[in-house]
Amino acid sequence: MAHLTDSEWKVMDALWAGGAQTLGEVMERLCPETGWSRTTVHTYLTRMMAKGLVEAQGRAPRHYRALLSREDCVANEERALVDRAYGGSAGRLVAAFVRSGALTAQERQELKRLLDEMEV
Amino acid sequence: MAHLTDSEWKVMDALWAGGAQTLGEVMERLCPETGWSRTTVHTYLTRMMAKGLVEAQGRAPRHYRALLSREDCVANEERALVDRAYGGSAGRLVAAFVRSGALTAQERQELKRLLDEMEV
DNA sequence: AAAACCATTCTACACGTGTAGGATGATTTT
DNA sequence: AAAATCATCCTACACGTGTAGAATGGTTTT
Repeated sequence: MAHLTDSEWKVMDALWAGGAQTLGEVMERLCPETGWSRTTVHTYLTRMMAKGLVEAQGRAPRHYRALLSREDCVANEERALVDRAYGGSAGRLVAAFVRSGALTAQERQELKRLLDEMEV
Repeated sequence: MAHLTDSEWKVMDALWAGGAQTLGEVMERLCPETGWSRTTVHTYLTRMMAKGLVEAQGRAPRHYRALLSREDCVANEERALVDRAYGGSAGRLVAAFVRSGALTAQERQELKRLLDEMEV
């Protein structure tokens, strides 16, 4: 699976947030944030259909929906990052994050608890 | 800072691996893996100079070097991922990785130890 | 059914990226 | 210094992406 562009993420986010939707509904979610014109949104949807990211159903006002789950797309990005930056080791990525101080004390507490649970 | 493309990552990796290098040296690191022609590598270096990613020093056979550290580039990707997928919370990303089972039991052990040390 | 509105299609254009050939300039080797 | 080699520059082209106008087709409302 190839990377999504920033714009494609925005479109997918709108689709994930609302399930199968018409163009107008997608626009309601998307355009306040992006300011894109109707045709721009439509162009993205069309191109993303050609890539197998999106599908349209029905005839008249078609309903567009995402063909990939958010989880899959996120996992894909994660894999790319882990491969690129941590030689494929998720453990190293996690350790780097924790060491970097990006977690609050509370998050570290919760993480410890989570790890304790998992030892069972 | 904008995202690096896959190709740009490969070039940067070669530069990070060898410090300031001539085109030939960059090619030695890069081309066995990529199969790129000399001009292709040169084009990347030139375009990356225009973007402020790379700098060339000296006159005759110039020496190219990365202007961004690997750490900065990795941090940039990490931030993008955390923002996109975890609402900006690194804690959530880490928790998701741990829960997903992407870490070995040993890595989880080490992580716990790391967290213990950090509580001090 | 006319008007108004929404959706879809077609077309377009500038800029970025992947990829490299040919020409020319610099350096090293014989 | 000629030859061989390496480096740099210029040019090129196809495809992707960001962005959207104009035209046309469908649906709803009056």
